[in-house]
Order: sequence, then structure tokens, then C-alpha cells
Amino acid sequence: MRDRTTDLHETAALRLSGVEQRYTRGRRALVSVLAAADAPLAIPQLLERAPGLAQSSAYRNLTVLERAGIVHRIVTSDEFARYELAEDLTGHHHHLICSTCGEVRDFTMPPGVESEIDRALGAIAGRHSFAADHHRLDLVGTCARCAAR
Amino acid sequence: MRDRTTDLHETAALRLSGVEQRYTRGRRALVSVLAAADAPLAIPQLLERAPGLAQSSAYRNLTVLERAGIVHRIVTSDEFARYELAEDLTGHHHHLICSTCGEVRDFTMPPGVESEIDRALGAIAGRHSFAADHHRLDLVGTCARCAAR
DNA sequence: CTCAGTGCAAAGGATTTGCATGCCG
DNA sequence: CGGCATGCAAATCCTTTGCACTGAG
Repeated sequence: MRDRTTDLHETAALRLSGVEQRYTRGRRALVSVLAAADAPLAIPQLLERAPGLAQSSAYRNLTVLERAGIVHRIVTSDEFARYELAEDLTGHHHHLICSTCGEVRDFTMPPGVESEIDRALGAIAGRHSFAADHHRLDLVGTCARCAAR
Repeated sequence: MRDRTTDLHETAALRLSGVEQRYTRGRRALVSVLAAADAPLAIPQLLERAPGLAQSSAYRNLTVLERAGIVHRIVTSDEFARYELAEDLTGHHHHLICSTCGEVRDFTMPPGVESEIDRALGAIAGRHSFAADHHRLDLVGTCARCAAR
């Protein structure tokens, strides 16, 4: 019997080979760190958790991993980008974004609401001749910690 | 009887004075340009349409206008931020974002769906002790023009 | 041996800031 | 007059790139 992490790494290796890329030490480290996190991580956080990885390698590898469809890059509002595993690896979810400290937390919507959103968005896309790839729903506000101050 | 633009400028002046700021020439120009646009504008586009305004002034004024609650800054995924009038001045809406060219178009959801989303998000926020300010729903994909190429 | 991946340092590009000037109140 | 907004240029800061080196096949 295999655990999720093993599967994850195999999937990653497979997708990388699909774009002619190897699954190297640095890339494996990034995927592991992202899999262990429960929220999107910014570069500084990734570097803390992936000791020995150069910043430039992190950026380069994240770009490669994104092209391979393994990670997803998000920009919230604050200064830097955050990365998380692609949704097909983690499940569809959304983000609570604290506009004070920039922190991001994951959450999911009830399936019924989610499918109603999809239906409505499908209609919109058609009306605008827009080839929809995915939607993005965030709740912006103040997290409990920042509110307490 | 007054037109919308007049009201808009009065509202802007009022909100600025609320944060101890004046409604100056440059700020008025920015608000006019944004009011005339039907999609969020990036700095280069704003500068084209507001002749004579220095880039640094644009950035500074947009920051002030944002703090006054008159404009809203959005970040899509590409290199630069875009600005639009605050939602209470334009009405609640969402964005079609083309991941190829970065263009943004506005759209609205059927009221029923919108209120269901709000209800669901309210519950989520409560559960996470999160003080929700607003939500953000974008549809990401490829616009008709980019798909045609 | 070959070539992609890595680390370091330098370059790039959007955004911010310091400072002198000018305009509005 | 006094002080804030403006413009210009220099500084910042995240991100990207050049280049020489290293390790896997």
C-alpha cells in the first residue's frame, strides 16, 4: 500500500518528464515543502523550509513546476507571489486573505454552491466567447490575529 | 438634475476630505479616466490617458485614492497592478482575466447566485473568526482574441 | 564526456521615496 | 506666507538572467 506522498512524487516525476524535465533534488524539496503546508507559501517561507536551496533555484524550479502543472502561482495583493500545489493534486479550494498581514488560509465551499457558481460562470464565459480555465474565489478581510491587535 | 460624473467627483472630494486629503488636479484626472474605462487599468494605460501626469504622482495619488476608498487596486497574475473605481461607486462585479495577454473585463453574476455565495462565505468567515470585508471572484482563461491566434 | 541543474552575483522592472519647486488655499 | 502635491531622479525590492561549476547518465 502506498501513501499519498509517494503518489505525489510519482505524479510530479511523470508530469515533469512530460515537459522534458527531470525531477531533481531541489524540485523534490519544493514539492515536499508545499505538500506539508496547509496554505500557499511565499518564497521566503519556502527557502526557510527548504534549507540549502538558492533563491534563484527556487524561482527557476517553481517556474518549471508551474509549467508542468504541479504547482500554482498566486498573487494576492501584497508584495510577493505565493505558491501551492496544483488543485488537481490537493482538491479545489479557495482562500481567506488577510489584507493586514497578507496571510492566506485555505477553505472549501459546500459542493452545491460550488456547482451553482460553475454553472453561472459557464454561461458568462459563453456569452463573452471566453475559454474558461478555472475560477478563483477569495474572501478578503482581517484574520483573527490581526483583528486582536 | 445632476449627472453621474458630477456626483462621482463630489463623492471623491468628500471621501478625500475624510482622510485629510485634497481633491487635486492629478487626482481628479485619475478618477475621470477610471470612470471612463470599462475595465481596470494598469499604470501605463492610465498615464496614456492622463497626459502630463508623472508616473510617481500616479502611484502616489492612486495610493491616496485607495486609502480614501475611491479606487481599488487589483493584481491579476501579470507584472503590474490595475486600478478601478471602488465597487460602491460602480456596482459589484467580477473579472474575466485572460492569462495570455493579461486583459481584464468586467462581468456580473445573477443576483441569486451572488447572494448564495455571500451566505456561504458568511458561514465560512464565522467558522474561521475571519472579519470578511469583501469577496473576489474571477474567471481565468483565454480571451477570444488570444484564442484566435 | 555531455548537458541540464545549481549557486552566486549582477541585471531587470515595477513601485517607492528624497528633494527641490510650484501651486492652492 | 505655509504646506501639501508634483516631477524628476535615485533608491528599493521582488524576480530574472548570465555564467561558471557540479553531478547524473
